Amino acid sequence: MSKDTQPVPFLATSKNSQTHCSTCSLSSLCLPIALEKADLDTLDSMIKRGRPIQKGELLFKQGDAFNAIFAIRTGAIKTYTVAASGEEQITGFHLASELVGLSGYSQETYPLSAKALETTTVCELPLDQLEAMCDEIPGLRKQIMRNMSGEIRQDQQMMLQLSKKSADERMAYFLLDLSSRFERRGFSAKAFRLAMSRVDISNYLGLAVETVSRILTRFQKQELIATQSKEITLLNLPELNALAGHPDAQPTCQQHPN
Amino acid sequence: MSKDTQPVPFLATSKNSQTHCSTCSLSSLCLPIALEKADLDTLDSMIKRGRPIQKGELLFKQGDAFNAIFAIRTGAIKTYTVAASGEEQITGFHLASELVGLSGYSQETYPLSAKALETTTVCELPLDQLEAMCDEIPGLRKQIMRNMSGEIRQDQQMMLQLSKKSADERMAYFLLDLSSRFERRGFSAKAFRLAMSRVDISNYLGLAVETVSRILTRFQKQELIATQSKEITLLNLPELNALAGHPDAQPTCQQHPN
DNA sequence: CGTCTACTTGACCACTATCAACGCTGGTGG
DNA sequence: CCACCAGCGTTGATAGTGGTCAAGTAGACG
Repeated sequence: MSKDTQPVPFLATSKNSQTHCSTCSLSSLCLPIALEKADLDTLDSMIKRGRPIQKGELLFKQGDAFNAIFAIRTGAIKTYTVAASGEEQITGFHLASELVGLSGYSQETYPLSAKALETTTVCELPLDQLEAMCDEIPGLRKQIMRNMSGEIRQDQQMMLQLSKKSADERMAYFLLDLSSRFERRGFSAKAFRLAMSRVDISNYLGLAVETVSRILTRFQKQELIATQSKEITLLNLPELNALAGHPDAQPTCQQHPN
Repeated sequence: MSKDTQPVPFLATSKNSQTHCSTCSLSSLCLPIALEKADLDTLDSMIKRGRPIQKGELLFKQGDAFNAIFAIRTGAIKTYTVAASGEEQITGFHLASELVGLSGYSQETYPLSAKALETTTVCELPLDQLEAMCDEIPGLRKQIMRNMSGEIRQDQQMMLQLSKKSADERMAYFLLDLSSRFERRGFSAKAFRLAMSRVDISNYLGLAVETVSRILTRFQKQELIATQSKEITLLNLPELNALAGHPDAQPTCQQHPN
């Protein structure tokens, strides 16, 4: 309780010189539109950059008044819905440069909660100011709509995964999805750290924790991956792609020759 | 083949006097915003109302150039994505007054296909004109964004269903979802016709056809529903709600007393 | 050093997919 | 008029994937 209210140093903002959109290395990812310098400054002035959010803290809660969307600067966020029965369903993991909260647009309140998986810094875009700005910058609203429809596409991809794929396929898909997202941000596609717990992964993929654990160990035995707690290395991308059902990536033989 | 190209009478448009937004009984559902009479006329003039789409015909196909969104006037549509592996996943069933094609916004092409489940009439909203009109009518774009974010919410609900619920629960959820949507349109919430086949239902719910069939017959034995091929009647809404995980609707005892 | 949580591993079994056969219905052609 | 067929739906038998339960291990932290 008290640790929520204790003052927190502006860690990221002080260490990080990217406190302006114009200098932010993520700007090409978060809202990749060609903005005039003046527009960029307007956008910039509107953004609230609060203190970092600690692991486990909520960015917003299902039912909260919808009054801002967020762009993640550093860290990672999970979003999840809570059913009437109390079950939680993680609907997505969000990495740096991604927008969170767009689904709030349909109503006055957020239809899901967002929780930090690790210490996270965000750019808060207050809704009223964003609205006003959208009226001035023609491309901006369209860009936001693109983001929304991109999220629809992604969710529908996930529906396919959940309803048609085996546990192995889902796992491979999950790892490769993360991989490509890290790569897009300039990180290694083959080695990264899982910000989320096994429980989170299992929840997201619609599996039991035990199943996730078993699959990861089996993948290791098959030399598809290597893990050391949360650090993960993808050793055999073609095979993983084949598992995930990507026929374009040439699957090597089931038994790779030595 | 040839039946696709043969001339089709303008069935619905000729029989149906609602050829204008201002007289359309669905207008309050499809884009429920307060529009000036003049704006309504502008919107109206932009809409292309083509010939009815026959059962099995495509409204648009995954990969087609994204150049319009559609509002369903009469009939029903299923939308589905095709994975690289060829598997199809039905992502939604769309009834009269609902918008289809919004997920195209994120790119130049539709990320899914839309097929008529029965003879269907639609209002086509060409994208370029819609865009132009959005710049003039402030509320319109917001309304479309609401629709999009509503679809996100819906898809995320579906993710929860697919990953956390048993076959019975999914079935109950599906029936109740349809029920409430019919009710919203002024039809009976208790008796309606399933426009989709059992195969479609099973695909949508991530189940085998046999499972769907078995559950429906069991629901009948339990006197939860009555079916006659595609006609369906919900006999015990409280119990169905309980099954679907709606704790608010009082579940009667598991065995209802005689 | 003890406690807590996260993760792993094993044994068992339930849910639901799969395979197979059959019934029903509507359309087609003899 | 009836035989035939195709598509859709139902029902039964069987088996497999992945969930559940239970116990144990490993890290993190006070």
